Amino acid sequence: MARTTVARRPNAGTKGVPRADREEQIVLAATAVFGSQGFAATSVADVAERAGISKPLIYNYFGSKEGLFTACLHRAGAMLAEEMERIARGDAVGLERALRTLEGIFTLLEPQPWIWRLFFDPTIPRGEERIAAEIAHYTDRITALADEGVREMMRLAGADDPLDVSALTSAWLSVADSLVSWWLDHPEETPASMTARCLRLFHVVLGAPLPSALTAD
Amino acid sequence: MARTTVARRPNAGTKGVPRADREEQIVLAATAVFGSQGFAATSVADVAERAGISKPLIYNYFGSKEGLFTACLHRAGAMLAEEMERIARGDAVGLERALRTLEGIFTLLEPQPWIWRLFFDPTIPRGEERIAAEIAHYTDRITALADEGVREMMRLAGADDPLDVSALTSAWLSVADSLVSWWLDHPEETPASMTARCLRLFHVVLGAPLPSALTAD
DNA sequence: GGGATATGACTCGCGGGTAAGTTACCACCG
DNA sequence: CGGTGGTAACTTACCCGCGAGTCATATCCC
Repeated sequence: MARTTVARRPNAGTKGVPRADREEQIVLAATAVFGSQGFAATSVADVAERAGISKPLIYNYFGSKEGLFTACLHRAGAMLAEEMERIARGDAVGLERALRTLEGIFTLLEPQPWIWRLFFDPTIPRGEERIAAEIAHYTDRITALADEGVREMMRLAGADDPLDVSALTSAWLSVADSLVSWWLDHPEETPASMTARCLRLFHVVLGAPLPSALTAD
Repeated sequence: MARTTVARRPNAGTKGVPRADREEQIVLAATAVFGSQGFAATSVADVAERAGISKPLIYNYFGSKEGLFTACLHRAGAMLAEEMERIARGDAVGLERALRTLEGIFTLLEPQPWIWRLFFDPTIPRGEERIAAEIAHYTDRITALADEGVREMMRLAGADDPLDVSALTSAWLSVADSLVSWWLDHPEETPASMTARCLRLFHVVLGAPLPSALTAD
Protein backbone atom coordinates (compact mmCIF):
# COMPACT_ATOMS: atom_id res chain seq x y z
CA MET A 1 0.00 0.00 0.00
CA ALA A 2 2.99 2.27 -0.06
CA ARG A 3 2.31 2.76 -3.78
CA THR A 4 -0.64 5.08 -3.18
CA THR A 5 1.61 8.12 -3.53
CA VAL A 6 2.65 7.10 -7.05
CA ALA A 7 0.05 7.73 -9.75
CA ARG A 8 -0.30 5.22 -12.57
CA ARG A 9 0.43 6.76 -15.95
CA PRO A 10 -0.07 3.95 -18.44
CA ASN A 11 0.31 6.08 -21.58
CA ALA A 12 3.38 7.96 -20.53
CA GLY A 13 6.85 7.36 -21.82
CA THR A 14 8.52 7.77 -25.20
CA LYS A 15 7.03 6.26 -28.32
CA GLY A 16 10.32 6.42 -30.13
CA VAL A 17 9.37 9.31 -32.43
CA PRO A 18 12.37 11.63 -32.95
CA ARG A 19 11.83 15.24 -32.00
CA ALA A 20 12.20 16.55 -35.55
CA ASP A 21 9.52 14.21 -36.87
CA ARG A 22 7.18 15.02 -34.02
CA GLU A 23 7.70 18.74 -34.47
CA GLU A 24 6.83 18.55 -38.15
CA GLN A 25 3.76 16.50 -37.36
CA ILE A 26 2.63 19.06 -34.77
CA VAL A 27 3.27 22.00 -37.08
CA LEU A 28 1.20 20.34 -39.80
CA ALA A 29 -1.72 19.83 -37.45
CA ALA A 30 -1.39 23.32 -36.00
CA THR A 31 -1.29 24.93 -39.45
CA ALA A 32 -4.53 23.22 -40.38
CA VAL A 33 -6.34 24.33 -37.23
CA PHE A 34 -4.91 27.85 -37.08
CA GLY A 35 -5.57 28.32 -40.79
CA SER A 36 -9.18 27.27 -40.68
CA GLN A 37 -10.27 28.70 -37.32
CA GLY A 38 -7.91 31.61 -36.77
CA PHE A 39 -5.37 32.10 -34.00
CA ALA A 40 -7.69 33.31 -31.25
CA ALA A 41 -10.34 30.66 -31.82
CA THR A 42 -7.81 27.82 -31.72
CA SER A 43 -6.82 26.15 -28.46
CA VAL A 44 -3.54 24.33 -27.98
CA ALA A 45 -5.52 21.33 -26.76
CA ASP A 46 -7.25 21.23 -30.16
CA VAL A 47 -3.90 21.06 -31.88
CA ALA A 48 -2.63 18.41 -29.50
CA GLU A 49 -5.66 16.22 -30.07
CA ARG A 50 -5.40 16.56 -33.84
CA ALA A 51 -1.70 15.74 -33.72
CA GLY A 52 -2.39 12.74 -31.52
CA ILE A 53 -0.18 13.84 -28.65
CA SER A 54 -0.62 15.76 -25.40
CA LYS A 55 -0.52 19.48 -24.71
CA PRO A 56 2.66 19.63 -22.61
CA LEU A 57 4.66 18.12 -25.45
CA ILE A 58 3.77 21.13 -27.56
CA TYR A 59 4.93 23.48 -24.82
CA ASN A 60 8.06 21.42 -24.39
CA TYR A 61 8.94 21.82 -28.06
CA PHE A 62 7.55 25.27 -28.93
CA GLY A 63 7.41 27.11 -25.61
CA SER A 64 4.09 28.86 -26.10
CA LYS A 65 1.09 29.20 -28.36
CA GLU A 66 2.85 32.10 -30.06
CA GLY A 67 5.96 29.97 -30.57
CA LEU A 68 3.88 27.25 -32.20
CA PHE A 69 2.21 29.78 -34.47
CA THR A 70 5.56 31.28 -35.39
CA ALA A 71 6.81 27.84 -36.40
CA CYS A 72 3.77 27.44 -38.65
CA LEU A 73 4.42 30.85 -40.21
CA HIS A 74 8.05 29.97 -40.77
CA ARG A 75 7.28 26.77 -42.60
CA ALA A 76 4.41 28.16 -44.65
CA GLY A 77 6.13 31.44 -45.49
CA ALA A 78 9.30 29.73 -46.63
CA MET A 79 7.36 27.38 -48.89
CA LEU A 80 5.30 30.15 -50.46
CA ALA A 81 8.09 32.67 -50.86
CA GLU A 82 10.53 30.17 -52.32
CA GLU A 83 8.02 28.87 -54.83
CA MET A 84 7.04 32.36 -55.95
CA GLU A 85 10.64 33.49 -56.20
CA ARG A 86 11.43 30.41 -58.24
CA ILE A 87 8.68 31.35 -60.69
CA ALA A 88 9.77 34.98 -60.76
CA ARG A 89 13.26 33.88 -61.75
CA GLY A 90 11.76 32.24 -64.84
CA ASP A 91 11.33 34.07 -68.10
CA ALA A 92 7.56 34.48 -67.96
CA VAL A 93 6.33 38.07 -67.90
CA GLY A 94 3.02 39.89 -67.59
CA LEU A 95 -0.07 37.74 -67.62
CA GLU A 96 1.86 34.59 -68.31
CA ARG A 97 3.83 35.17 -65.15
CA ALA A 98 0.61 35.80 -63.25
CA LEU A 99 -0.87 32.56 -64.46
CA ARG A 100 2.30 30.61 -63.74
CA THR A 101 2.31 32.06 -60.24
CA LEU A 102 -1.26 30.99 -59.66
CA GLU A 103 -0.43 27.54 -60.98
CA GLY A 104 2.46 27.31 -58.54
CA ILE A 105 0.30 28.44 -55.65
CA PHE A 106 -2.42 25.95 -56.47
CA THR A 107 0.03 23.09 -56.73
CA LEU A 108 1.73 24.08 -53.52
CA LEU A 109 -1.48 24.53 -51.58
CA GLU A 110 -3.28 21.43 -52.77
CA PRO A 111 -2.26 19.28 -49.82
CA GLN A 112 -2.85 22.02 -47.24
CA PRO A 113 -4.89 24.94 -48.51
CA TRP A 114 -5.10 26.71 -45.16
CA ILE A 115 -1.49 27.86 -45.27
CA TRP A 116 -2.44 31.10 -46.96
CA ARG A 117 -4.72 32.14 -44.14
CA LEU A 118 -2.02 32.34 -41.51
CA PHE A 119 -0.70 35.59 -42.92
CA PHE A 120 -4.04 37.40 -42.93
CA ASP A 121 -5.29 36.53 -39.49
CA PRO A 122 -6.80 39.55 -37.71
CA THR A 123 -7.08 37.71 -34.40
CA ILE A 124 -3.36 37.66 -33.70
CA PRO A 125 -2.87 39.79 -30.59
CA ARG A 126 -1.06 43.03 -31.33
CA GLY A 127 2.24 43.50 -29.57
CA GLU A 128 3.42 39.98 -30.31
CA GLU A 129 6.78 40.98 -31.68
CA ARG A 130 8.02 37.61 -32.87
CA ILE A 131 4.84 36.92 -34.81
CA ALA A 132 4.68 40.38 -36.34
CA ALA A 133 8.29 40.15 -37.47
CA GLU A 134 7.81 36.71 -39.00
CA ILE A 135 4.72 37.82 -40.89
CA ALA A 136 6.39 41.00 -42.09
CA HIS A 137 9.39 39.09 -43.39
CA TYR A 138 7.40 36.76 -45.61
CA THR A 139 4.68 39.16 -46.70
CA ASP A 140 7.40 41.61 -47.68
CA ARG A 141 9.07 38.99 -49.84
CA ILE A 142 5.81 37.95 -51.49
CA THR A 143 4.47 41.47 -51.86
CA ALA A 144 7.74 42.58 -53.43
CA LEU A 145 7.31 39.97 -56.16
CA ALA A 146 3.70 40.87 -56.79
CA ASP A 147 4.52 44.55 -56.75
CA GLU A 148 7.25 44.05 -59.30
CA GLY A 149 4.90 42.23 -61.66
CA VAL A 150 2.13 44.78 -61.23
CA ARG A 151 4.47 47.72 -61.74
CA GLU A 152 5.78 46.22 -64.96
CA MET A 153 2.26 45.66 -66.23
CA MET A 154 1.18 49.19 -65.35
CA ARG A 155 4.26 50.67 -66.94
CA LEU A 156 3.34 48.94 -70.19
CA ALA A 157 -0.11 50.47 -69.92
CA GLY A 158 1.35 53.91 -69.38
CA ALA A 159 0.48 54.22 -65.71
CA ASP A 160 2.96 54.58 -62.89
CA ASP A 161 1.24 56.22 -59.92
CA PRO A 162 2.83 54.49 -56.91
CA LEU A 163 -0.42 54.41 -54.97
CA ASP A 164 -2.19 52.88 -57.94
CA VAL A 165 0.48 50.20 -58.05
CA SER A 166 0.04 49.60 -54.35
CA ALA A 167 -3.73 49.29 -54.62
CA LEU A 168 -3.59 47.00 -57.64
CA THR A 169 -1.01 44.78 -55.95
CA SER A 170 -3.31 44.47 -53.00
CA ALA A 171 -6.20 43.58 -55.28
CA TRP A 172 -4.14 41.01 -57.15
CA LEU A 173 -3.03 39.26 -53.97
CA SER A 174 -6.62 39.23 -52.86
CA VAL A 175 -7.70 37.63 -56.12
CA ALA A 176 -5.17 34.87 -55.55
CA ASP A 177 -6.55 34.48 -52.03
CA SER A 178 -10.15 34.34 -53.21
CA LEU A 179 -9.37 31.73 -55.85
CA VAL A 180 -7.77 29.55 -53.21
CA SER A 181 -10.82 30.04 -51.00
CA TRP A 182 -13.12 29.18 -53.87
CA TRP A 183 -11.09 26.07 -54.40
CA LEU A 184 -11.62 25.11 -50.77
CA ASP A 185 -15.35 25.09 -51.48
CA HIS A 186 -14.88 22.98 -54.61
CA PRO A 187 -12.53 20.21 -53.51
CA GLU A 188 -13.08 18.16 -56.65
CA GLU A 189 -10.96 20.66 -58.59
CA THR A 190 -7.32 19.80 -59.29
CA PRO A 191 -4.44 22.25 -59.57
CA ALA A 192 -4.53 21.73 -63.35
CA SER A 193 -8.26 22.40 -63.65
CA MET A 194 -7.95 25.47 -61.45
CA THR A 195 -5.17 26.79 -63.64
CA ALA A 196 -7.24 26.17 -66.76
CA ARG A 197 -10.19 27.94 -65.17
CA CYS A 198 -8.06 30.94 -64.35
CA LEU A 199 -6.88 31.05 -67.93
CA ARG A 200 -10.49 31.22 -69.12
CA LEU A 201 -11.33 33.92 -66.57
CA PHE A 202 -8.36 36.02 -67.63
CA HIS A 203 -9.61 35.69 -71.17
CA VAL A 204 -13.09 36.90 -70.22
CA VAL A 205 -11.95 39.77 -68.05
CA LEU A 206 -9.38 41.04 -70.51
CA GLY A 207 -11.87 40.78 -73.33
CA ALA A 208 -9.26 39.74 -75.85
CA PRO A 209 -7.51 36.53 -76.95
CA LEU A 210 -4.53 35.63 -74.86
CA PRO A 211 -1.00 35.12 -76.15
CA SER A 212 -0.65 31.63 -77.51
CA ALA A 213 2.18 30.95 -75.09
CA LEU A 214 -0.40 30.73 -72.35
CA THR A 215 -2.33 27.92 -73.92
CA ALA A 216 0.68 25.65 -74.25
CA ASP A 217 1.76 23.81 -71.18
CA MET B 1 -23.63 52.00 11.00
CA ALA B 2 -26.31 49.64 9.78
CA ARG B 3 -25.33 50.77 6.25
CA THR B 4 -22.42 48.34 6.02
CA THR B 5 -24.65 45.74 4.34
CA VAL B 6 -25.59 48.15 1.54
CA ALA B 7 -22.92 48.72 -1.07
CA ARG B 8 -22.51 52.22 -2.49
CA ARG B 9 -23.10 52.29 -6.23
CA PRO B 10 -22.62 55.91 -7.18
CA ASN B 11 -22.84 55.44 -10.96
CA ALA B 12 -25.94 53.27 -11.04
CA GLY B 13 -29.37 54.37 -12.08
CA THR B 14 -30.77 55.62 -15.35
CA LYS B 15 -29.02 58.34 -17.27
CA GLY B 16 -32.12 59.09 -19.26
CA VAL B 17 -30.92 57.43 -22.46
CA PRO B 18 -33.77 55.60 -24.21
CA ARG B 19 -33.21 51.96 -24.94
CA ALA B 20 -33.26 52.40 -28.74
CA ASP B 21 -30.56 55.07 -28.63
CA ARG B 22 -28.44 53.03 -26.27
CA GLU B 23 -28.79 49.94 -28.40
CA GLU B 24 -27.66 51.77 -31.50
CA GLN B 25 -24.71 53.23 -29.63
CA ILE B 26 -23.70 49.78 -28.39
CA VAL B 27 -24.07 48.21 -31.83
CA LEU B 28 -21.88 50.92 -33.32
CA ALA B 29 -19.15 50.29 -30.78
CA ALA B 30 -19.46 46.53 -31.09
CA THR B 31 -19.25 46.66 -34.88
CA ALA B 32 -16.01 48.60 -34.67
CA VAL B 33 -14.41 46.18 -32.23
CA PHE B 34 -15.71 42.97 -33.81
CA GLY B 35 -14.76 44.22 -37.25
CA SER B 36 -11.20 45.12 -36.37
CA GLN B 37 -10.30 42.33 -33.94
CA GLY B 38 -12.61 39.48 -34.95
CA PHE B 39 -15.32 37.77 -32.93
CA ALA B 40 -13.17 35.45 -30.84
CA ALA B 41 -10.58 38.07 -29.94
CA THR B 42 -13.22 40.56 -28.77
CA SER B 43 -14.49 40.59 -25.21
CA VAL B 44 -17.85 41.97 -24.23
CA ALA B 45 -16.09 44.12 -21.64
CA ASP B 46 -14.12 45.75 -24.48
CA VAL B 47 -17.34 46.68 -26.20
CA ALA B 48 -18.87 47.98 -23.00
CA GLU B 49 -15.88 50.18 -22.29
CA ARG B 50 -15.85 51.57 -25.81
CA ALA B 51 -19.57 52.26 -25.66
CA GLY B 52 -19.14 53.96 -22.28
CA ILE B 53 -21.52 51.67 -20.42
CA SER B 54 -21.25 48.50 -18.35
CA LYS B 55 -21.29 44.87 -19.36
CA PRO B 56 -24.59 43.81 -17.77
CA LEU B 57 -26.44 46.42 -19.82
CA ILE B 58 -25.30 44.68 -22.98
CA TYR B 59 -26.57 41.34 -21.69
CA ASN B 60 -29.79 43.02 -20.63
CA TYR B 61 -30.37 44.32 -24.15
CA PHE B 62 -28.82 41.64 -26.37
CA GLY B 63 -28.86 38.49 -24.24
CA SER B 64 -25.46 37.13 -25.23
CA LYS B 65 -22.30 37.83 -27.16
CA GLU B 66 -23.83 36.03 -30.11
CA GLY B 67 -26.96 38.16 -29.85
CA LEU B 68 -24.85 41.30 -29.90
CA PHE B 69 -22.94 40.08 -32.92
CA THR B 70 -26.16 39.17 -34.67
CA ALA B 71 -27.44 42.70 -34.13
CA CYS B 72 -24.25 44.06 -35.71
CA LEU B 73 -24.67 41.74 -38.68
CA HIS B 74 -28.28 42.78 -39.06
CA ARG B 75 -27.49 46.46 -39.19
CA ALA B 76 -24.43 46.14 -41.42
CA GLY B 77 -26.00 43.62 -43.77
CA ALA B 78 -29.14 45.66 -44.26
CA MET B 79 -27.12 48.78 -45.06
CA LEU B 80 -24.89 47.01 -47.56
CA ALA B 81 -27.57 44.95 -49.25
CA GLU B 82 -29.98 47.86 -49.61
CA GLU B 83 -27.33 50.13 -51.06
CA MET B 84 -26.20 47.52 -53.57
CA GLU B 85 -29.74 46.64 -54.56
CA ARG B 86 -30.46 50.33 -55.04
CA ILE B 87 -27.53 50.57 -57.45
CA ALA B 88 -28.53 47.36 -59.20
CA ARG B 89 -31.98 48.83 -59.86
CA GLY B 90 -30.32 51.69 -61.74
CA ASP B 91 -29.64 51.53 -65.43
CA ALA B 92 -25.86 51.08 -65.23
CA VAL B 93 -24.57 47.81 -66.69
CA GLY B 94 -21.26 45.99 -67.00
CA LEU B 95 -18.23 47.86 -65.86
CA GLU B 96 -20.14 51.02 -65.16
CA ARG B 97 -22.33 49.11 -62.75
CA ALA B 98 -19.23 47.65 -61.13
CA LEU B 99 -17.72 51.07 -60.64
CA ARG B 100 -20.97 52.53 -59.34
CA THR B 101 -21.20 49.67 -56.88
CA LEU B 102 -17.69 50.32 -55.63
CA GLU B 103 -18.50 53.99 -55.32
CA GLY B 104 -21.56 53.15 -53.25
CA ILE B 105 -19.58 50.81 -51.02
CA PHE B 106 -16.87 53.40 -50.44
CA THR B 107 -19.36 56.10 -49.57
CA LEU B 108 -21.27 53.80 -47.28
CA LEU B 109 -18.18 52.51 -45.52
CA GLU B 110 -16.41 55.80 -45.04
CA PRO B 111 -17.73 56.40 -41.51
CA GLN B 112 -17.21 52.79 -40.40
CA PRO B 113 -15.00 50.76 -42.68
CA TRP B 114 -14.95 47.66 -40.45
CA ILE B 115 -18.51 46.70 -41.35
CA TRP B 116 -17.33 44.59 -44.24
CA ARG B 117 -15.24 42.37 -42.02
CA LEU B 118 -18.10 41.00 -39.99
CA PHE B 119 -19.20 38.75 -42.81
CA PHE B 120 -15.80 37.13 -43.37
CA ASP B 121 -14.83 36.35 -39.80
CA PRO B 122 -13.35 32.84 -39.48
CA THR B 123 -13.37 32.97 -35.68
CA ILE B 124 -17.13 32.69 -35.32
CA PRO B 125 -17.77 29.38 -33.55
CA ARG B 126 -19.44 26.83 -35.81
CA GLY B 127 -22.81 25.64 -34.72
CA GLU B 128 -24.06 29.11 -33.89
CA GLU B 129 -27.26 28.81 -35.86
CA ARG B 130 -28.55 32.36 -35.51
CA ILE B 131 -25.27 33.87 -36.64
CA ALA B 132 -24.87 31.48 -39.55
CA ALA B 133 -28.39 32.20 -40.73
CA GLU B 134 -27.93 35.95 -40.50
CA ILE B 135 -24.69 35.84 -42.45
CA ALA B 136 -26.16 33.54 -45.07
CA HIS B 137 -29.13 35.84 -45.57
CA TYR B 138 -27.08 38.91 -46.35
CA THR B 139 -24.23 37.27 -48.22
CA ASP B 140 -26.82 35.53 -50.37
CA ARG B 141 -28.43 38.84 -51.25
CA ILE B 142 -25.12 40.50 -52.02
CA THR B 143 -23.67 37.52 -53.84
CA ALA B 144 -26.82 37.26 -55.96
CA LEU B 145 -26.30 40.82 -57.18
CA ALA B 146 -22.62 40.26 -57.91
CA ASP B 147 -23.38 36.96 -59.59
CA GLU B 148 -25.95 38.61 -61.81
CA GLY B 149 -23.49 41.26 -62.93
CA VAL B 150 -20.71 38.75 -63.52
CA ARG B 151 -22.97 36.40 -65.44
CA GLU B 152 -24.10 39.19 -67.73
CA MET B 153 -20.53 40.24 -68.37
CA MET B 154 -19.44 36.67 -69.10
CA ARG B 155 -22.39 36.10 -71.38
CA LEU B 156 -21.30 39.09 -73.45
CA ALA B 157 -17.84 37.56 -73.64
CA GLY B 158 -19.28 34.27 -74.81
CA ALA B 159 -18.65 32.31 -71.62
CA ASP B 160 -21.30 30.76 -69.44
CA ASP B 161 -19.75 27.95 -67.42
CA PRO B 162 -21.57 28.16 -64.05
CA LEU B 163 -18.46 27.31 -62.09
CA ASP B 164 -16.52 29.97 -63.94
CA VAL B 165 -19.22 32.47 -63.00
CA SER B 166 -19.03 31.34 -59.40
CA ALA B 167 -15.25 31.67 -59.26
CA LEU B 168 -15.22 35.07 -60.92
CA THR B 169 -17.94 36.33 -58.59
CA SER B 170 -15.85 35.23 -55.65
CA ALA B 171 -12.81 37.02 -57.12
CA TRP B 172 -14.78 40.19 -57.74
CA LEU B 173 -16.14 40.32 -54.20
CA SER B 174 -12.63 39.78 -52.95
CA VAL B 175 -11.35 42.65 -55.05
CA ALA B 176 -13.94 44.91 -53.47
CA ASP B 177 -12.84 43.64 -50.07
CA SER B 178 -9.17 44.27 -50.80
CA LEU B 179 -9.84 47.79 -52.03
CA VAL B 180 -11.67 48.55 -48.81
CA SER B 181 -8.74 47.09 -46.86
CA TRP B 182 -6.29 49.14 -48.87
CA TRP B 183 -8.35 52.18 -48.08
CA LEU B 184 -8.11 51.37 -44.38
CA ASP B 185 -4.34 51.66 -44.73
CA HIS B 186 -4.62 54.96 -46.60
CA PRO B 187 -7.09 56.98 -44.55
CA GLU B 188 -6.34 60.19 -46.38
CA GLU B 189 -8.28 58.89 -49.38
CA THR B 190 -11.87 60.02 -49.87
CA PRO B 191 -14.68 57.99 -51.41
CA ALA B 192 -14.34 60.15 -54.54
CA SER B 193 -10.59 59.66 -54.86
CA MET B 194 -11.00 55.93 -54.30
CA THR B 195 -13.59 55.77 -57.04
CA ALA B 196 -11.33 57.68 -59.41
CA ARG B 197 -8.46 55.35 -58.57
CA CYS B 198 -10.59 52.33 -59.34
CA LEU B 199 -11.51 53.85 -62.66
CA ARG B 200 -7.83 54.18 -63.54
CA LEU B 201 -7.13 50.64 -62.42
CA PHE B 202 -9.98 49.27 -64.50
CA HIS B 203 -8.51 51.11 -67.43
CA VAL B 204 -5.09 49.56 -66.90
CA VAL B 205 -6.32 46.04 -66.32
CA LEU B 206 -8.71 46.02 -69.24
CA GLY B 207 -6.05 47.48 -71.49
CA ALA B 208 -8.54 49.56 -73.44
CA PRO B 209 -10.27 52.94 -73.10
CA LEU B 210 -13.38 52.84 -71.00
CA PRO B 211 -16.83 53.92 -72.16
CA SER B 212 -17.12 57.68 -71.89
CA ALA B 213 -20.11 57.28 -69.57
CA LEU B 214 -17.69 56.20 -66.87
CA THR B 215 -15.65 59.35 -66.92
CA ALA B 216 -18.65 61.61 -66.37
CA ASP B 217 -19.85 61.92 -62.85
C1' DG C 1 -44.70 52.33 -5.59
C1' DG C 2 -43.20 50.53 -9.86
C1' DG C 3 -41.01 50.08 -14.24
C1' DA C 4 -37.01 51.33 -17.03
C1' DT C 5 -32.27 52.24 -16.91
C1' DA C 6 -28.08 51.16 -14.96
C1' DT C 7 -24.06 48.97 -12.29
C1' DG C 8 -20.53 46.51 -8.76
C1' DA C 9 -19.45 42.26 -7.45
C1' DC C 10 -19.79 37.96 -8.03
C1' DT C 11 -19.66 32.56 -10.27
C1' DC C 12 -17.82 29.31 -13.25
C1' DG C 13 -15.76 27.06 -17.12
C1' DC C 14 -12.27 27.24 -20.56
C1' DG C 15 -7.78 27.60 -22.03
C1' DG C 16 -2.75 28.91 -21.53
C1' DG C 17 0.84 27.24 -19.03
C1' DT C 18 3.43 24.10 -15.49
C1' DA C 19 5.18 20.50 -12.04
C1' DA C 20 6.32 16.16 -11.45
C1' DG C 21 6.49 11.94 -12.66
C1' DT C 22 6.70 7.62 -16.23
C1' DT C 23 8.57 4.89 -19.93
C1' DA C 24 11.87 3.63 -23.60
C1' DC C 25 16.25 3.53 -25.30
C1' DC C 26 21.20 3.68 -25.29
C1' DA C 27 25.95 3.95 -23.70
C1' DC C 28 28.91 2.28 -20.66
C1' DC C 29 30.79 -0.72 -17.03
C1' DG C 30 31.61 -5.06 -14.88
C1' DC D 1 26.07 -10.75 -21.24
C1' DG D 2 23.34 -8.38 -17.12
C1' DG D 3 22.99 -4.40 -14.52
C1' DT D 4 22.77 0.75 -14.30
C1' DG D 5 22.57 5.43 -14.85
C1' DG D 6 21.53 9.19 -18.08
C1' DT D 7 18.68 11.34 -21.28
C1' DA D 8 15.02 12.05 -24.59
C1' DA D 9 10.22 11.38 -25.24
C1' DC D 10 5.85 11.50 -23.17
C1' DT D 11 1.68 12.06 -19.91
C1' DT D 12 -1.54 13.03 -15.89
C1' DA D 13 -3.07 16.25 -12.95
C1' DC D 14 -2.94 20.44 -11.61
C1' DC D 15 -2.67 26.05 -11.24
C1' DC D 16 -4.50 30.41 -12.42
C1' DG D 17 -6.21 34.32 -14.93
C1' DC D 18 -9.51 35.91 -18.14
C1' DG D 19 -13.82 36.41 -20.01
C1' DA D 20 -18.86 34.97 -20.61
C1' DG D 21 -22.78 35.34 -18.10
C1' DT D 22 -25.69 36.40 -13.54
C1' DC D 23 -27.54 38.51 -9.21
C1' DA D 24 -28.74 41.75 -6.28
C1' DT D 25 -29.12 46.22 -5.89
C1' DA D 26 -29.28 51.38 -6.94
C1' DT D 27 -31.15 55.56 -9.20
C1' DC D 28 -34.44 58.15 -11.89
C1' DC D 29 -38.95 59.55 -13.18
C1' DC D 30 -43.94 59.20 -13.47
